[in-house]
Amino acid sequence: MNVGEVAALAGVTVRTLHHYDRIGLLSPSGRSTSGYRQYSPADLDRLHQVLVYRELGFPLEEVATLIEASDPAEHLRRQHRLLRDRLERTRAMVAAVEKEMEARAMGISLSPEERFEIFGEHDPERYEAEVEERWGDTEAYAQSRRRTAAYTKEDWVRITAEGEDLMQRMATALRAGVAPDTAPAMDLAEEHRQQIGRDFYDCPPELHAALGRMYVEDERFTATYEAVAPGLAQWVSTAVQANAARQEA
Amino acid sequence: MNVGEVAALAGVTVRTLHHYDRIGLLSPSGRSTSGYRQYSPADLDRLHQVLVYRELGFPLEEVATLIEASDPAEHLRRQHRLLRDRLERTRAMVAAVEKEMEARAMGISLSPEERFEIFGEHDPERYEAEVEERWGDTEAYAQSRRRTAAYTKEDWVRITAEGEDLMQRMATALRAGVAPDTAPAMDLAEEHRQQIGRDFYDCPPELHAALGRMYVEDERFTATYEAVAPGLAQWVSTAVQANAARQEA
DNA sequence: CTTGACCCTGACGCGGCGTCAGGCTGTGCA
DNA sequence: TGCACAGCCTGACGCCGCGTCAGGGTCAAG
Repeated sequence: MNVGEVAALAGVTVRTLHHYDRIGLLSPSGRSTSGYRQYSPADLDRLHQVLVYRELGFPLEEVATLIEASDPAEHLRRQHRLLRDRLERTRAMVAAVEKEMEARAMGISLSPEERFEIFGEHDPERYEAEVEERWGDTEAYAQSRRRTAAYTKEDWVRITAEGEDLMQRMATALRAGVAPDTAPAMDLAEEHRQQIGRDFYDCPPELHAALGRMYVEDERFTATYEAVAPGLAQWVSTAVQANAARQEA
Repeated sequence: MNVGEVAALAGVTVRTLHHYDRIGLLSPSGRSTSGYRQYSPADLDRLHQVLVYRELGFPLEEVATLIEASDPAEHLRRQHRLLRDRLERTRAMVAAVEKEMEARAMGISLSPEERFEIFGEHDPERYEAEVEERWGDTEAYAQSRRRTAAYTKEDWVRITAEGEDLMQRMATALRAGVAPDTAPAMDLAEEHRQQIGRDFYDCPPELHAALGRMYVEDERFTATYEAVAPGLAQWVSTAVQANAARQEA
């Protein structure tokens, strides 16, 4: 097939196909003697993948690695997951608009916080892409999404308060000179693990240890802990890993 | 509020707010003596509108005219409509992926046309914006709203009874093996078109054809028809489009 | 009075194409 | 057989919506 036909079929412009060729995202498998691009069925398959991932907000470069790195079944699973995430998010936005309509009908008006709730802390366009990269396929992630979807505002207040409280007690222990690989520190870590299990997802020691490592590797987490007390990220990380080792034994 | 606070609340970057100020999309209503941007609650309202329309794929320039040109109630209605369109589109994509999964599981593979169906002829990113342009403030929609607003309970009883009756006759035709692109089927379709014209809004063949397409694309409509008789949605859709072609000739 | 977080205004860059320009190719029909 | 006209090619420039420095003021806490 020639570019024009492919473009018409897929609902993109010729220029787009040129672009994908140029950047090596999708190069037609052949050329006619006169230099016309010739697309094979396999090329169409690939184009289809590209378009799905593109619509989901992935930058083209990343689309390339995604496509290169996994088999068809994996694509379908991933796309399914991402699409359902988007579905949920859109549902939430619809609900938000309906809530506001109702509020207006009753003459009350929502606070800015309530209105931005749906946007808060997410980059909406790149949202799916970023989450996907970090957490991908884990069951824990799916579970967390399922559970948190049902949480009310009060649930969130309670949960964040509990988290805050535990973090403060950890900071106190750190300042008191408690070593992170001793029993009291490990107890706090264990409490942390159980909190996660209650509020978000099943968190066996092994997973918890991985989380602990992340606390020092991912600067966003590091920043959160360091903001409470200097050295806390490292302290918590060590305590969590020590506790995981203890639990497994 | 200062930029940083607004940015954090709304989940955007400070740079974005600078940008919106520069292009006049959202200029803070005041400045401190030292030149700091000061955002008022009204500014937050506006920002919220901007973000919703942006997420729906409108270019910023158009967002400005949209916001300028309509009152809050209208925004809510429009956003609601656009979001539900997106919801449906996402549902369709989920369904498409599921269809492909099933096909794979059964060892068959879909044709390129089937796979691109969902993309066909739409620029996915700008989809909502496009729909809005096409259908959004159409006369048909406005007319329907005006007319139905005046209907009494008895009007509704009559109208739904008429609709029911026609649907049943269509189902009968379907079960009798009448092909949807033959004259009897087209006559029923034409009756349908005239019913719409009487009860809701002027419905020239072209618009009716678009409606027909929707009967198979929009699962809410599909479900309504399929509940009466399996295959009816597709049958009606085809009949309506065939009739439209006949009328135009 | 300093320090560190926060704010300002340029200015440049980038991703993902849209949109010419200038020229070759392929084909229906006169 | 020639030509008109659609379709393809390769540059090259432009635009939108910001991200990301750079260079420099501001404000609150200690």
